[in-house]
Amino acid sequence: MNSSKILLVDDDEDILDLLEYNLTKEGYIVQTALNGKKAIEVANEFIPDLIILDVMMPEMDGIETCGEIRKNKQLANTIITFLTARGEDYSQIAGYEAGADDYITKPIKPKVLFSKIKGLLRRASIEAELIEETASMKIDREKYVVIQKGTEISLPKKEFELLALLMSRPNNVFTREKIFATVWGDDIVVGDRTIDVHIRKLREKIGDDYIKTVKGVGYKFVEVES
Amino acid sequence: MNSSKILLVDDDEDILDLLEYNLTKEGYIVQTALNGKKAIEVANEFIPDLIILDVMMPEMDGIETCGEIRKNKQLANTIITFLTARGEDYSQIAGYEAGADDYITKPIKPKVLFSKIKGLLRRASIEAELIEETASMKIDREKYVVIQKGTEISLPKKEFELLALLMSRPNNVFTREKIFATVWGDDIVVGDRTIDVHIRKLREKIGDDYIKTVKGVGYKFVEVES
DNA sequence: ATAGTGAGTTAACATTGGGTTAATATGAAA
DNA sequence: TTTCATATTAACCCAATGTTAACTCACTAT
Repeated sequence: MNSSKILLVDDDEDILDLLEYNLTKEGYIVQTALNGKKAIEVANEFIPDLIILDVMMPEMDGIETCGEIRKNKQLANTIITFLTARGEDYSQIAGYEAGADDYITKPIKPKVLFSKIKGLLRRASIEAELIEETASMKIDREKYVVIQKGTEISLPKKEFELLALLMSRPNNVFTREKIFATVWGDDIVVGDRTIDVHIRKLREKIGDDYIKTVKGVGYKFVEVES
Repeated sequence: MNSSKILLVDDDEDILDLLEYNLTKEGYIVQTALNGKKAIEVANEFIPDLIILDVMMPEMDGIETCGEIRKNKQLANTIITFLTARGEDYSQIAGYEAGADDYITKPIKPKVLFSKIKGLLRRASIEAELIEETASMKIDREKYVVIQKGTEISLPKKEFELLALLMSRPNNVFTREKIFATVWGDDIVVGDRTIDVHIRKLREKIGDDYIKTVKGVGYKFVEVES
């Protein structure tokens, strides 16, 4: 049952129809939007797994739309790919910056598109895999301890969850918002410094080098070699 | 060698392929089935240690299939876990009733799946022979006493069961929910402090050091050395 | 029956340490 | 420099847990 949800965004209705028809036939749940504004609305409601976004659109272009979409936390795991005319290579750079995962060049060859979509969706589900073990550190949920180079370190709940989150994707930066959302929960509100203090305590216990601050963005876990 | 046998059942061939590939790579012996009927046939022949069963399938759904499978005595020790789309929470209840041991939500995160599988299989083999003895403590179900460094300590039922549970997996944290569920039973409801009081009495009798509290999480049994 | 006994539970209050905040320092970027 | 984000420290708060004693209930001995 591969009922992944796909949102198509393009100002050319013919292309929308063509793609919608073919993708629906393939078993996907498809919604469409004719412009960036509409796309954002639909995306927030539909929560698609994949968004195919034309770069060249009047009013709000794909890049900008992409940026807007990325602001919605619910869409954090959504894959965004750009549709771009062959040759417009600049879009790659700008697109990746805006948070795109891939791009597809026009003219569209359905076969290529389908395999690309399939690949993207699969990769997404694999990439979502949680890592709870790196070379020198391992988290053990059953025992509720962290094992660092053989020695067990027991951590209080929040510190434990925080470390687990950061470790889940080494080298990935987690924004403060993301951290709050997963460790504390979307609803409850705590001061801004709270997170720093927990980072502090963690660093105290596991060593400063493991958690790196990315100013203005967030924190990341890095494997320290030695 | 962890050559446990796993049967995968899902009507989506892509998922089957993905999982089969990965699980085989992990060293498991894998068989697959595309529908419930086929699953039952294969299960009776293959006698897997673990069956992963999609809830949503045409014709015979996962719940029904599970029920059928449970009828085969040879498969009494087989663990069955359901695959369910996130949000279909009802499946938990219905699933457990049908004899499922666990459930996994889609989208599937391979790492999570693997650790879950590992955990389930290990637990299954552990549960077959529960640890009821550590270096300095041994529980004797016949006499209903605990022998601590040679001296017998007799405990009332609840305290005994509580200690037995904690000892069954030294260093493992047991949540209050888990403790209630196994020592008291899922249905009956008792106040929150009850458990503390029993812990207290236990500590009084066997010494404070054996039971450690992990605030916000639960309790664990630790072997004290000296 | 009556009283005694002990397990299990609850109620009331005490304590603790995890979590938070406030206040201040530091340091990087503009 | 000035500014803004993060670091650091210590003090504070409170929910989770600890503790004690009383209460209920089943069972037993008198």
